Amino acid sequence: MRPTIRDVAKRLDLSVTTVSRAIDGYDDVAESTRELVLKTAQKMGYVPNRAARQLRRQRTDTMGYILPADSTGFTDPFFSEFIAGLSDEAAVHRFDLLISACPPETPQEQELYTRWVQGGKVDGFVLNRVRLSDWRLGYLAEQNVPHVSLEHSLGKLDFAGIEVDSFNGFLELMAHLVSRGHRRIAYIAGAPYLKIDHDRLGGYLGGLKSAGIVSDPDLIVRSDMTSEGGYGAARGLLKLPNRPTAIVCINDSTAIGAMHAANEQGLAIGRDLAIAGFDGTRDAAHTHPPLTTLSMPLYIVARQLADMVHTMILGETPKNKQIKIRPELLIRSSTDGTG
Amino acid sequence: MRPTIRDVAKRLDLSVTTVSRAIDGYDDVAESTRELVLKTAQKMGYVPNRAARQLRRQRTDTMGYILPADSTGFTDPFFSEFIAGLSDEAAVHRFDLLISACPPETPQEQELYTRWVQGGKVDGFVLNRVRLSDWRLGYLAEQNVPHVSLEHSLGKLDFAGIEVDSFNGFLELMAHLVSRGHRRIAYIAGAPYLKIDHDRLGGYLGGLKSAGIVSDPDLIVRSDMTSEGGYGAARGLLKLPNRPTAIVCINDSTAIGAMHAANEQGLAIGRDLAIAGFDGTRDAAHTHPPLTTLSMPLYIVARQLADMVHTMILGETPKNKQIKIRPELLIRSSTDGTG
DNA sequence: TTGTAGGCGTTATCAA
DNA sequence: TTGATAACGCCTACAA
Repeated sequence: MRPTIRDVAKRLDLSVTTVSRAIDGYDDVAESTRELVLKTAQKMGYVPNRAARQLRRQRTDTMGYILPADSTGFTDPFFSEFIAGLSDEAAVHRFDLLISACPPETPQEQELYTRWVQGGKVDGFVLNRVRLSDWRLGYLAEQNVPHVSLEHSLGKLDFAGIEVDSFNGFLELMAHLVSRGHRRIAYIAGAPYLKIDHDRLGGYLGGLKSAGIVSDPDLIVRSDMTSEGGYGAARGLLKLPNRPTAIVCINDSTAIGAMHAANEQGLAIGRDLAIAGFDGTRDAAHTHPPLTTLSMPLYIVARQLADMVHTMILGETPKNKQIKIRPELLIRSSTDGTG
Repeated sequence: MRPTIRDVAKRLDLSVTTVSRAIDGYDDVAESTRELVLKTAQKMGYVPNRAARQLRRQRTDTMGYILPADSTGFTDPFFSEFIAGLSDEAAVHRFDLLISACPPETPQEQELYTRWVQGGKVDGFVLNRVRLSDWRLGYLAEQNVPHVSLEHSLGKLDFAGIEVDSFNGFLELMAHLVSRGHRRIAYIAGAPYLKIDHDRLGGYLGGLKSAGIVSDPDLIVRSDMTSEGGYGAARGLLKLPNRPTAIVCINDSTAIGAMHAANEQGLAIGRDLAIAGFDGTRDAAHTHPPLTTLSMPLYIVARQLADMVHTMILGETPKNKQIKIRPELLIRSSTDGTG
């Protein structure tokens, strides 16, 4: 049996109180006592039992993140980089990160959140892929559970989190394509209920409008934000009698799938067909040719989010509750004719 | 405050015992009572508090996996697919998966394992990237913590887990390359303390020997199993005055990096230079050209591991404690001249 | 500066 | 079939 605080106390002929306070760093413990306690605890291999501490403190020192996709989503570099950031920042605060994956807008999703919240599994949540109307935001607010999100629902004014200015980013990307002479530009979208889809589609349409191009419904297709989805969607687009000369994608994974489809058709990406993504994942730099994308510092964003939720868990208010960042347009050869 | 079991009991004028037993599915509760309890609990939004349950049961219903890499390792598809499998199988048993990342063979790694074990954060562990001599295996065994591993240390006979026959896999791959006329075959290895490195290097050398080729130390380089590492290592190899005509890599990520380097040099992969990997990650099928690799069913392997450790956590013995699988050689165009 | 004691929410033992 | 009660290991008023 692992040693408990009692064992340590008994060994030193001290009370459990003193041991507890010595370990937690209270200053009403004699320095000599503290040293002794710490050394003995170390020697005995004592580590406070988490369950007991949680029960007593009503805190778990754990933050939760539920990946809004089925488990294959783990392979998407977007989520990987996001999780890496969360994990690192959690570790800084000696928090653990509890992770699961669950398809969005399903009963299982509700059950999972409920179980973690009601069962006190985590102290707070980080969310992303926020929906235009997102029950999670309402539920967590109502349950008084600290949470931050990447993106936020429409009309929700008091959210805490980070928002990426997808709309203006896409506007800039569209201007770039138009300036390269493209008129038939397709868009591979995601699920229509997603906030980012709404914004990016808006930017796409806005970009067409600014250029005086009438949008063609055939050139807007929906997919699932995976590379497989992007592959399928692009195949469809490239079969069109009057195929697009450029494809903008809701994210990098979709774009990578689209590149695959274009390669397959023998099209020279960047010359015969321009392709662009969004996110600036590491993979996007290693494609062949490198992918033009709207880059955001995903890893850092994730760290910031984890830091924010940690602050909120401690009952404090983060300095900046709402951060808006502008993605950076990285023009690479996938849209830049030299091929 | 969330309702406790007491609230439910009070509401129904029952004892907490009965409520507890009704919910846990004991059969010494009247069917009518159980139904009533279940319905009321549901209505009140009662979910058992995990910390209390853990404290009492001395179990967390959580399995742990510490990714043996710094957090950027999250982006490696190997780990992603592995985590996906663990996560799914854990969910089947209503277990949670606690994840962190930590560079191998560091003090932090020891601290992290210790914290999770001693603090009772998890009931068991899944390990991979096992070292030839691995303190984790010794520590967990000594602490009596259920654990399973992908690969196992040299000479450890009583391990539970799955082992991939890297040695024979590589032998087969080498025979394939030799049959295609390759004589100068390079190997990009990983860290020498890894079990898989030991086995795959063995297979590589064995393959050379069978073909009567004297191994050239210049053609064996070490890297870190990432695509960046593979890229750098391959650049080195391709600068050699007498460069290799084939490169086998310890894993797919390394191979993908190597492909990048070859592309950069304008080499036609599959014709001018053969490249092969190991793992059979999904990405390996989507490279350009598709990558020859030794494939193992990583997702399924991960699920099996999670299932095994779950069984062990329940105090039972898995049917097959030690499973050995043979990777399948998938010959694709990266080693198959047609280009 | 240190010690005593009660309780966090469950489950398990034992008795009714 | 149900109920009273004692832990699980820790933290924290409050007392000394």
